[in-house]
Amino acid sequence: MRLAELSERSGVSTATIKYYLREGLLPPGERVSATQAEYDEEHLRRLRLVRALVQVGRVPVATAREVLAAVADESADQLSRLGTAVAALPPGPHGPGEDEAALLAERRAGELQERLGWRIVRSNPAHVTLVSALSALIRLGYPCEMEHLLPYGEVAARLAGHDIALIEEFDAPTTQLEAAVALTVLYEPVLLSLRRLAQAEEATRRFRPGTGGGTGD
Amino acid sequence: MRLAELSERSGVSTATIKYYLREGLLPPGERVSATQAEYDEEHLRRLRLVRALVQVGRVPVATAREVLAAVADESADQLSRLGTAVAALPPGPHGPGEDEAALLAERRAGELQERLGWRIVRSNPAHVTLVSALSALIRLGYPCEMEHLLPYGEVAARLAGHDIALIEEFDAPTTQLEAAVALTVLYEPVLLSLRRLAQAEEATRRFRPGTGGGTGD
DNA sequence: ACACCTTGGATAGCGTCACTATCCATGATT
DNA sequence: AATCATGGATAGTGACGCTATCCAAGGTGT
Repeated sequence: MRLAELSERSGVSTATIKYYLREGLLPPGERVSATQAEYDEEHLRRLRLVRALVQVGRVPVATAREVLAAVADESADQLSRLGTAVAALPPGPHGPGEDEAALLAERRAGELQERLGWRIVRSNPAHVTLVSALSALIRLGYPCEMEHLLPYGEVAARLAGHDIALIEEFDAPTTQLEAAVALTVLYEPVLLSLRRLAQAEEATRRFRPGTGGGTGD
Repeated sequence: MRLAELSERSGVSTATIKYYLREGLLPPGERVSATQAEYDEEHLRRLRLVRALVQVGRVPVATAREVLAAVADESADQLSRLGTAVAALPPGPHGPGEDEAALLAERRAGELQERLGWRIVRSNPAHVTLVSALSALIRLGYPCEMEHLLPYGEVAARLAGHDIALIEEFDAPTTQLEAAVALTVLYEPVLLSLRRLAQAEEATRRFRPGTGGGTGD
């Protein structure tokens, strides 16, 4: 198929597809003449993935490129590729690093992971994000004690077990890696919105038992 | 204290504080003369909250204004304020709305919430976000079956119960609302990064048992 | 008292990001 | 042969979160 058709079938404008091609998020089409290229179902699949990552998962375009490159990198083993791919995911601007709150947060994060029996990898971006979020909470005066954090950790462990099992159902290695990226990223909004919905439900029950009520607008 | 001191103690530049004042994220200082204003500890607290919401929670500035306005709105009851505040939180760009995937997603979201015994409020932004995330998954060919979604829902319910209990520990109503906002938003990165860490842990265990391994940044 | 400095308010600019609109030459189509 | 579509390059757009520069009024030190 041509660019125009790829655009129609994906619902993404040709201009945007060209942009993704330029940015290396999409492999170039197969050149069929000096001025035309042919795209296939694989391009369509990839385009949909990119779209979902960028729009739903809010992954920056540059990051998506790295993640997808890691997924496709034939030279590395499965686990490294997975690690590189998922590790590249959300940088998240981190505040200033060396104050008291940050140190306490670092310790808390360590204790929590130790308690859960996880390896602590300080270079893991997720670890960095965790520490910076805990720092923010501490600076605001919320304590972040073990008893508050543990439920989150346990729940995360449960979900991760579930996620990995789901990923293992795919057999082709690249498919599996893509699934890992897609499920990691796309289940984030699912999880967050479910938490918000559950909060609304719980709040309604506690504060106004028996009455139906919306959320506002 | 003056602007300069507020800036020093919060680590936020005076230019940025002025910007927040302009945007209504921070109440104006008490005018002590035609050209000077006095700020107090409350301003400092509020500034830190804004900072955490915007930088760590990635809440858009305009949204933060609405949320904080709802928190402070004396005319409404506690629950409406909470609802309005939390509902305003993350809009999230939603893809095109009326295709097959969206309809299926809407049904799935409904089934899930029904199954969990939650009220379904279609106007809730979290519901909209949920549907749009599920649509994306469906479009990518991931099924989103009940068995996959239920664990997420159950986990969300568990966390929400925990969250609300935590919030109830605060007694002043405004403090409580602020805590609700702060904890809702700031525990999101905590939850997400814990999930990523748990995934890394689980993946390492399954794919390379017994070996330590980083994430390869 | 008088020069000097700071303050808060207003306005305009900057850098990033994800697109998007415009051109253009080539080559396909009728 | 005339027309049109295609893909590639380049520049522009709009939103966002600041940031830099002015300015006049007012406080401060000697």
